[in-house]
Amino acid sequence: MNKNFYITTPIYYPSGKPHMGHAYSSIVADIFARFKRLENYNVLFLTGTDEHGQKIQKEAKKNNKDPKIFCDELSETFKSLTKILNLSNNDFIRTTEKRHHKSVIEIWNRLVESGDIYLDKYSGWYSVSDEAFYDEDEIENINQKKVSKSSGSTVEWVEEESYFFKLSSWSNKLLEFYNTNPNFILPTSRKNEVVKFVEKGLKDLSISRTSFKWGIPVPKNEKHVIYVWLDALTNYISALNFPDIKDKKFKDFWPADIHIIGKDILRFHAVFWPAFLLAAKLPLPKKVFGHGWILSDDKKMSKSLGNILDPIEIIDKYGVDQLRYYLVKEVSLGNDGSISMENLKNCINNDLANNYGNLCQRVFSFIKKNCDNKIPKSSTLDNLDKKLLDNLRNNIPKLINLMNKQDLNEYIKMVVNFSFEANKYFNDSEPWAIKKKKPERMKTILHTIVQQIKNITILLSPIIPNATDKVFSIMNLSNENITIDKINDDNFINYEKKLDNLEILFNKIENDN
RNA sequence: GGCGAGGUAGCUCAGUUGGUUAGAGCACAGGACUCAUAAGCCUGGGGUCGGCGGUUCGAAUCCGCCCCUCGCUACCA
Repeated sequence: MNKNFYITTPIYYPSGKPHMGHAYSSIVADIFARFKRLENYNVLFLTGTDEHGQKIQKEAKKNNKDPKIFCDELSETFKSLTKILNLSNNDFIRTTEKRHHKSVIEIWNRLVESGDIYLDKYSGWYSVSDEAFYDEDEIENINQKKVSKSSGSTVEWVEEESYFFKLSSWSNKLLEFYNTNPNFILPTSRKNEVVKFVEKGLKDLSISRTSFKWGIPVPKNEKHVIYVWLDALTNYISALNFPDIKDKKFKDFWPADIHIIGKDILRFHAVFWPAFLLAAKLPLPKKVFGHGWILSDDKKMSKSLGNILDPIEIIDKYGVDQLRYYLVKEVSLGNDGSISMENLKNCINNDLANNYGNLCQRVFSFIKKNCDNKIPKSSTLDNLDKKLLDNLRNNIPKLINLMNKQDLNEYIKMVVNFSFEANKYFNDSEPWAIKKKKPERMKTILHTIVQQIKNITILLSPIIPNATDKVFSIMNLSNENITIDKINDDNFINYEKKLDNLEILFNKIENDN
């Protein structure tokens, strides 16, 4: 059985500062990556930045900087985001790196060789101010001038020499692939959109530009640079040392198990990318998951609405686990989801502080006061105890399955429910009432609840790694050894050493801000 | 316009092939307890399941029409 797992985020275009959408893609991917590690997989988790293009070139010029140096700075802010979000990525790729350059050139050459690239003219109505091309039906005549219907800016007819990729010839192959790989595009609703789009027939794709220089030059025709998608998407194999397909990395990790992306770039990943790969005679990734957008109070975040929620500000104020947990608990993966400070506060207080955090607190402090601060070992579990533990253990296959089909919300729901159950168990068992009369029973209860805390903590570790690391460390467990298997292992607990100092895991958010 | 998804408690949503008094979390109200971050536990109120009509012994669930919301409809990423 193949125990390698390759997961990616999009590479981010660093023309602006990181926003909630970047954070969300990255957090989701990180959770799946961490869960796969719990399952003992050898995981490669890649993220990075997409640094070429006209926008960057212009910005660099405006700032009077060499584009590469300019990109070094921009990329750094995204690299620092991986730390801020506590991502477990093992690589960070930049499209301005040599390894990527090599890889893109090889892809280009392969497409030339297969006859999928030809030179022609790209023409259309172009608006300089919008930096966009418009279709005939998107423009209108006003005062004998052609203007864009949407922006009102004037457009002019431009023709530019460009290389094209014969995307049109791959429609059937793509449809066949979608058909034989029904889980390639998820969620299914998005798959239907893509299939309908491809069924309408595909146009060839312009894959080079002569209007700017900041990019990878086309081999043997350096007037052109290779344009965005062919450049950007290739990052996923550049990081595996493509074109060296005999390299261990490439052999171990290609095809990718899953590309996590936002719905706005689904087409590029579900249509262009597989077409490029088919033409280049490379295997296609196994899955592309297009998640929804994060809305703020039901609206798209925008400067003019003044409703931007900045991930870094939220993390500074409330903490990274808090943001991670909230995003994946409240937003249904695959659908757009609305977030608000009010809900964030409720979510942190209820689930993290009162439920899981306080569960750890009440149990560990009870042990400190009544058991010389050592976790009691007991083998005389009664039915109530076994029921608590078994309910979680029996659900492990289901939980694994949920994660493997990216049903993150259902997974969290189940895990939180275990935490509810554990609180109820502790309440109902009332160890404080029997500590004098039945000390053995009290020990059994504590033994049981600590097992359960350990198990819940393992399951939560992909989502809130900072907090769960603290819990493991209070229990004198090294978080490097944590795997799903340990859920079934009572002896994984350290019964000898005294519990380390416990601290509040999640502070409650007060109303007054 | 075309194709697609959806309208279920104040909010976010679950509701399997139609079957008894429609569920969960949050929010709200009351109760007993005290190990704990005034946390946890128990109980409760609240819904004409978008509207109208039909099929059926029986429909949130199937069919028809209507109203509303949202997504996709290619080269900024």
